[in-house]
Amino acid sequence: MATLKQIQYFQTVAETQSIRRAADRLAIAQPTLSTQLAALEKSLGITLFERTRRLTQLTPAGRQLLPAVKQVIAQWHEMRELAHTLSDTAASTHRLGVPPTLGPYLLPNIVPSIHQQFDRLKLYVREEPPSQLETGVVEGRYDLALVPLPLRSDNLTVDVLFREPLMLVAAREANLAQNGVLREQELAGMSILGLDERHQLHREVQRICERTGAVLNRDYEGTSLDTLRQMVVMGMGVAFLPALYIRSEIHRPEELDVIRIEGARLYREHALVYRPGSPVRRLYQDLANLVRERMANAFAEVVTPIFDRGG
Amino acid sequence: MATLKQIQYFQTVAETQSIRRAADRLAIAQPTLSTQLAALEKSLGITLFERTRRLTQLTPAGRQLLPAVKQVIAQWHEMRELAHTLSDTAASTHRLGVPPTLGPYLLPNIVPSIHQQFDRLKLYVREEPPSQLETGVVEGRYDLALVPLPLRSDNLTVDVLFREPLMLVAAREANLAQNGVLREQELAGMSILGLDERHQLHREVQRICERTGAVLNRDYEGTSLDTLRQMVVMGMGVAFLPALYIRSEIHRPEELDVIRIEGARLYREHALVYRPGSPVRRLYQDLANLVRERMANAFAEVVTPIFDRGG
DNA sequence: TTCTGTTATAGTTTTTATCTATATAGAAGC
DNA sequence: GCTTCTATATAGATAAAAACTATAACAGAA
Repeated sequence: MATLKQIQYFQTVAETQSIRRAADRLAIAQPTLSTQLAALEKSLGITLFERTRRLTQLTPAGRQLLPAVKQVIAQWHEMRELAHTLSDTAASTHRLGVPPTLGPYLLPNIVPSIHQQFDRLKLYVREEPPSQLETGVVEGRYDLALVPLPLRSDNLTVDVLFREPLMLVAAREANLAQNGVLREQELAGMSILGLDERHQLHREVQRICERTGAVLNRDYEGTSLDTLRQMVVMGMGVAFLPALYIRSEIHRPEELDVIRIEGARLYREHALVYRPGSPVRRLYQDLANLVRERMANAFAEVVTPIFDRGG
Repeated sequence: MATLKQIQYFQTVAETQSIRRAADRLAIAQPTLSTQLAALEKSLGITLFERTRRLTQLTPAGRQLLPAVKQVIAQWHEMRELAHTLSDTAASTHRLGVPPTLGPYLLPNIVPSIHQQFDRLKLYVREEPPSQLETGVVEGRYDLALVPLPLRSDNLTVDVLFREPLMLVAAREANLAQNGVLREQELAGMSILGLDERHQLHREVQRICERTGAVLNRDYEGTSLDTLRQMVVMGMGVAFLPALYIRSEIHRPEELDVIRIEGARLYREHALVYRPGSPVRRLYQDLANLVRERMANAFAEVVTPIFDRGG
């Protein structure tokens, strides 16, 4: 079938102009080389060499085939070199899925740390709703994903990363809380703005409302955290916004009050998920730890890293 | 060592996303494929696939290696295609050496016929003095050559092609011969212009002079047939020129007389030579026959093809 | 649980690549 | 003209590896 070995033999004989010397250079016996050359010639249907006593040189056809043979060998070497580079598992490009309500506000803070620790690792990042991220990982469209808990599927490895508080945000003029704190009971009856129902955050806020007696206003729903913030600024109501979003995007405190709700378990939890069978799960565990540490070091007052519950 | 087979297996598994289906498509047993994949992964130092019960899909590293693997296979197919084309021996480029006193005047007449009969054969033509052509063929710089007889080396196959008369050429004013014919005896004492001694024709003319009593003028020697002709036109003397040159280059009969010498064996013989071990010697014999036939058909009045004495 | 489908492992057979020894045949030297 | 040297080819044996069959292991679905 014309093997790689055979065409390497071909090249060496062409270079040395001698089966004897080529066999020496290849560290094989001369009859082996003769046999393999004959086999190659037969499988290609070409006489490649003109064998004389003094030397063995290319026929016209062999001479013209040589460049193509060199190409094959060159490509093969290139492939092996690439394989060598990739043999460091952290040297590949991994497809990471992130939800739109987290990715833009988290990744800028952690990607530099990742590149610092894994300098040859590359991330291919895409945003999608969490439910699609989950199926995306299961089906192999992603290698790993950041998703909010709880998960729907149970066949993914889950590395819980951190807990992110949801803060109540109100227009400054509403003057809801003097010291930036409200008690849970004071939420009852309050009209809350939320995202549209395709976002996971919609359901999280819905649950909070049910528990606290607040009313989720479904007349106007935001399509992104930014529009939701604008709605609050314009005095259309109050809203729950994730702490990382607030830290990242709310720079003018004169516009908005950020209020902590006392006593209420108002937060969402994020995890890194991947297929349990992934051969590089160790790398993903390392990445999860890196994120937790980064959160502990630089965002302790914003989020709570969770080191205990590994998936 | 990572064989071609293995990387083909790799590609097929990547495409089918299943070892089972890939084995079917490759018409091999599934365990064979599993084993070969494992061997490839080991030799590359990479885990290429993530095996789950439902499917077998690429790891990030495997995904990035795939294009390089496809390149290798593509190059290999290209090589095999080229080999298939070249398996017709007449589809290669053959290096043909010709002497400067024959090539330019013979080749334009025969190359079209060659391409007509062997439509995929290509010739790479170079001009050199006959002695260098001979060693060039022996040493493999040429595949075949046109050379004048006799040969120096005795380890080449010689296909004699044709006999080419040498004609005496004189300025019209010299008025040497009324009817274009002279007898051999009339050459005695005549001063003959020749080429410089690096040309084979120099020695041929020298021998003729010795036999006929003519005198080879060594004060002025031409460096090519064209300069020799010019010297004759300018009245510097007479010269022997090959019949094919005359037919090809002498268009103005008012300038020069072309004179046949009666009774003298004034000719040179040309042969096609190649190494006896050449695997395509049959093709070269066919080429020799083609030249003889072409000479017989279209140049019978100029040269005499020689069919009998094959090398 | 049981069944089904997929991959991995074990053991065997077949194939093929390689080796050693020797034949063959030009080229060089006596 | 014979011998010697050197290069390649052939024969036969051995070792390596690629293939097969049978079966185990294991997850997901029924």
